[in-house]
Amino acid sequence: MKNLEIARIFNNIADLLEIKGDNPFKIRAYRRAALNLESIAEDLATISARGDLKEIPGIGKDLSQKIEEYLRIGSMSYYEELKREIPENLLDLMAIQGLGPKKAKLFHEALGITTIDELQEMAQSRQLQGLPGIKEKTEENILRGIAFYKQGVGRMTLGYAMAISKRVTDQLREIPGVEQIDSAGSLRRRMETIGDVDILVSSSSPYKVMDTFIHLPEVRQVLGRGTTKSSVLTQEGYQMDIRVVKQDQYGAALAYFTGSKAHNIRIREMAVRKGFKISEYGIFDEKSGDRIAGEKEEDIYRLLGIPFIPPELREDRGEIEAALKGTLPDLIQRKDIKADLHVHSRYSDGAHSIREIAEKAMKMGYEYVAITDHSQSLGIAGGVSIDILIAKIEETEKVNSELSRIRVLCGTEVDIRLDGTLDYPEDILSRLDLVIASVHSGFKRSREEQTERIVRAMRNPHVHIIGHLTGRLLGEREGYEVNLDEVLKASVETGTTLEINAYPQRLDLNDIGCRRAKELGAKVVINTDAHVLHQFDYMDIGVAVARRGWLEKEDVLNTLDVESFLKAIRKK
DNA sequence: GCCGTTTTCGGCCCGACTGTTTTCAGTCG
Repeated sequence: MKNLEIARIFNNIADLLEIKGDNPFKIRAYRRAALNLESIAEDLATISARGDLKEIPGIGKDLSQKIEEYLRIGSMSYYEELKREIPENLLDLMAIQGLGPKKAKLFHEALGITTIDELQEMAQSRQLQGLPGIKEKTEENILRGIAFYKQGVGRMTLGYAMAISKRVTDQLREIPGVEQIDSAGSLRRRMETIGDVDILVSSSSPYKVMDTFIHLPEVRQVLGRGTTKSSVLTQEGYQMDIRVVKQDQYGAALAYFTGSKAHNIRIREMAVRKGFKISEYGIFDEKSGDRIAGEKEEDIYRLLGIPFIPPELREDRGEIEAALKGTLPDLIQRKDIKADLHVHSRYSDGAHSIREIAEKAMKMGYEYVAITDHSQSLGIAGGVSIDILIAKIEETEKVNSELSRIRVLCGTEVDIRLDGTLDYPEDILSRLDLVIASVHSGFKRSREEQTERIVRAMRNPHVHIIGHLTGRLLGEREGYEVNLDEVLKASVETGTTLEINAYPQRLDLNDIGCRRAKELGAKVVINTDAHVLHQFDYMDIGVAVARRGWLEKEDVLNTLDVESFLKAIRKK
């Protein structure tokens, strides 16, 4: 699967063209193409074999030929040529805040710099000063940018960003004069990882908001402070920005700061064609310059004559076309969820008893909950032996007889062995209400072997759900490679459901996988994989992934009542 | 380099901030 490789090459080409000072619209074309390739779950080789590359938005005659060339011979001659002209290392320099293509080119041509270390040396010995347009301040900024870059704080998980933004907005909401407050940016779009937390506020007393913000206990360092915009670092070293606007600009500002950039560009292009101009200050009549609207975000979509587009869809991945055609999905909501089906108890590595979990599930408003502990071989996570599993079945029956408002399903998260067989015998699996099968070992297998292994597990008549399909842990390890389309086809064929694991580091299936599942007619469930009670709240994050994957209530089986659910997962 | 219910050629989003400038380039979101 070369999709991401090709996307990366297109992005690199765009960077190289920027350094060359090439046509900005051509550069944008490469970036847009890269962005679109990243969101395609189907193998480009398959699409190419079908002759459909040009159906991909942003891919025309030239780019489709370049993709075909890369698929055929594993390299792209245009890219190789560009790299001969401009050292590839220069692209690293552009990762420094405040250093773009022009300065990268200048430093390379004037001083022969190609690496960040060389640049740091030159800046420290004051050798950048004197170059055209470079004086002391710029040199200092570059050194600061390098220090920040080398500090190397990665991206936050969505779960962390949601939690800290809630704590912060809850505190700021209490300030007199604060009218509205929302998180914006990639957090509002619910991307799986977040670079910095953006918070938007409308208030009649911006000074007070800023003052409170920079003195919050979550703040370690103030990076910048103004009357309408401030930036801080959190205790963990992540950046958090706040912007305060007037109430009548709030909607336009929220749309602007939510993005994505690609979505905003498309929206503004549409606006221009209709004689409007949209900025973060409002919507204006292009001729008269009069302000038409801007207080509500809905105004923008209404004036363009399309339905409101939920933030999770705003990636320019076809949502604008769908809005125009009236085919936007009616996205699943948190309140549609009737159960959490992947929870660990004290029987394996969880912290609570079956009774405690059942009571928590009731508090969550669920109708049922499945307790799915690890299987016997997974010693490290307290895998449950067969004898103990039978005791667990009996305890579950007892809890069910005591509690009337919740149904506890006795399940397992059974390990898929290297050969695709399972870690419990069939007669034991058949006694359980719910069987999730997951891979916890052998991550180095080839894509083909891994796919075959998982598909074999799916063919087992007792397996209802495949847990966290790729095994990735965000910020820690890549998932193993697996042929998603093969798995999804097996899902439809065997009636085995795939899980969206809402554990913040997993989010696996991801948004793109969900969307592909829907396209191929595969159903999913959303589970938290909770090990302690507060982790039941991860359900919000799982629902967010589903929404980014365009899923509707009908696509997600744990929106069903318990009897319909059990019927839906039963295999023929 | 892409794209078209105004166009197959001539368009292609909008504004702020910073630092370096005598009117603007570069960078960012």
